[in-house]
Amino acid sequence: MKRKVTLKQIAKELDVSVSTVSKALRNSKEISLDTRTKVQAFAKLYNYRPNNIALSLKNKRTKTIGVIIPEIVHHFFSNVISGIEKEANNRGYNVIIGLSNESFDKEVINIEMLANGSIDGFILSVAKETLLLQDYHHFYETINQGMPIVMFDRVVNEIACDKVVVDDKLGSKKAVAKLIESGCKHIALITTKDYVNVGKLRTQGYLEALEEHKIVPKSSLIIKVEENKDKEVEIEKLEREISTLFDKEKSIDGIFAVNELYAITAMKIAINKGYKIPEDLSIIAFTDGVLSKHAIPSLSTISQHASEMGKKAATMLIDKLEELVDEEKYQTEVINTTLIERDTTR
Amino acid sequence: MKRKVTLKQIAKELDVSVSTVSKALRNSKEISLDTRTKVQAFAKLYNYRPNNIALSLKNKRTKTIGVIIPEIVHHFFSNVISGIEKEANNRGYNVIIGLSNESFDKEVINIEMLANGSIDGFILSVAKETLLLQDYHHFYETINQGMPIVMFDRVVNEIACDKVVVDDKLGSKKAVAKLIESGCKHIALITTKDYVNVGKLRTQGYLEALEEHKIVPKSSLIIKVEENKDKEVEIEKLEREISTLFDKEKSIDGIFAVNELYAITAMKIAINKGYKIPEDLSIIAFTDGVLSKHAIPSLSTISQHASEMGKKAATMLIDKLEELVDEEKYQTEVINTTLIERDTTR
DNA sequence: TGGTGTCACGCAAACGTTTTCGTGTTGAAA
DNA sequence: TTTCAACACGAAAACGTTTGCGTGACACCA
Repeated sequence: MKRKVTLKQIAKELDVSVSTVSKALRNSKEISLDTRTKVQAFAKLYNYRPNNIALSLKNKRTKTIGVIIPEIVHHFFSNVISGIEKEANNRGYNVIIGLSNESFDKEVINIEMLANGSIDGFILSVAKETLLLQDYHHFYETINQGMPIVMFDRVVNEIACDKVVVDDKLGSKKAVAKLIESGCKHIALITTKDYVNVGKLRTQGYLEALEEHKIVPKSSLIIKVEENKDKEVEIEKLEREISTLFDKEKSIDGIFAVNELYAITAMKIAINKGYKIPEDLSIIAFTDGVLSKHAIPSLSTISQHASEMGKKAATMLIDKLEELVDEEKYQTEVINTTLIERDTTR
Repeated sequence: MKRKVTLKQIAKELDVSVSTVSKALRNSKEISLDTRTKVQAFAKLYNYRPNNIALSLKNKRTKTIGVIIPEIVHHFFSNVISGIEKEANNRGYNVIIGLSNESFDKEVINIEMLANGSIDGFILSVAKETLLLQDYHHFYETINQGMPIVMFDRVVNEIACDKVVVDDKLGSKKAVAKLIESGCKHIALITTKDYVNVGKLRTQGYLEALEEHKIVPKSSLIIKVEENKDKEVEIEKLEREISTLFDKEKSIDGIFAVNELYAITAMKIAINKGYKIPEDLSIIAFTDGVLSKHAIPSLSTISQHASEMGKKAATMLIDKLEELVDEEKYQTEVINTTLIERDTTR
């Protein structure tokens, strides 16, 4: 098995110096045309490729960006990655992935592993546990060491770095407004506890939409789900809550859920209870994914344009890395949302 | 903004040599306890971390594995990644991702980008276009350069490397047998054209199961879907085909589809046409994902244990990298499948 | 012949490590 | 006083590149 061929080997074989080979390959006119063609032919024959690691060491840049996300088995995040990857590859960068699994420790470990020279900058979405703990030392450290960070979706406002976020409040408002305008009077909200930032913002959007349409919110129409590591038990608990909600509040004619899964869960129960959708009950979910698209009936959603978010984040990071943009100036890009009307709305 | 601190800087600051610092940090007893503690304290204070790139160059290994998959916005692949990542991280490896988007060219480019020193080995699933073109030079080249490859799911048999595959035929057989045993007599198959290897194998499983139960296959019950870059048009076309299938073949009482999406599509049409599921019609899909789990009714599936596949692939690769296993010996690991019975089967 | 230029190439440093092999300074034994 | 070991440290090479600079050879001109 032949190993990778290096400049040194070519040099030895052709009885010239390493520098000559290097220059010849880069077509420097310092080297005679003769030697150049000879070296190039040899290099081609042996399929020479410069060693990236050596280049990285020399250039002090790896042309690699690190992405840390809470989970990858998730339509939103994998779409973001897809967007990042596309933009990065176009601009000659690689993407290296770390998963935090929503754990603070894993987030720290991942960042430390990558920050030591493996990558040029980070794109990340903060783990829930980190948000809960509010311990951001690892972010500060990396930034202090001169490594740029772009946060997306789940960001920490107090940290000075570029950010790409969704306008959660406005998106929710759009959804609820749509429900109201299509005739819903009693709209339930299925959201998360307030410490999850996006949950909070989406709840606000819901409330504002009601207010603007002069509808008085009723707390009995709001379910705040306690998140659980084990999705199964989380959903089971939610099912019970929704079921009792339907039983108690007969007048419900609209549901806005902060994610697909909650919406699908609600829909399943509603169908079981004999609701006709969308005639008796309209449903809209935040976050557009496969689930919504292929549900029966297919679910109307607020799309967050995940891939676009990824692309934007990559653009911002690479612009900063290539100094196309002021190093000290941080931007927050807001990606707008779109209402996708499918079969659960009128 | 302070940059990363290096051995050289510490050495200068403490007025010792670089080698002393290096040894002190590794607690070599060649260095006096005095200097050791001094250096270590200083290093800690300045948060010294050895530069990975320099280490990689020196050690000729990056402790990074490259993963190339056709797409990431896909439950199966993201699950595999998740499995890979878990195992890799446990063993101190990073994971770097490349997406081929099913394109031969992108696959080649990605492999070339990563093969030049950035990673120690590959885990990959071959792009459809590559399988169609049957051009495998990039795989041969990387292997020739001494870089191990583990292929998973979509493998090329003729290439000598480790492989992790699903027993597609057996899995399908299980599914179809289940349908037959629960009383189905006229089972339709929705599969892909034969050049997609997994489609072919799953079709074989279907046929074998019928044969073993003395049922004569009818070609009119088989739909072979032509894949299309644009999933929308692929599915639309499929919908028409399924619709006419139902119209022509009134006796259908079971459906086996080679993936979730085909199954869901069929179910949607069946429900529209008034079939009761599972009473009138049972459905099983190959590939277990969110779609099946949360469909209404939830879909019975054959699970491929994607995460386990990823884990296994990572184990095999790292074992080879760390020479825990004979370099020249290639294995093919078969991950078995499980029938997950949900609400579309009796 | 001496001076000047150009050509074609090699040397060496640099990136940040680790590690082998010295080497100067002790202190003690002979 | 000599010899030797132990000790504590430094120099340098190596990993694979790129690049500024030095230099020998040759040609040309005066």
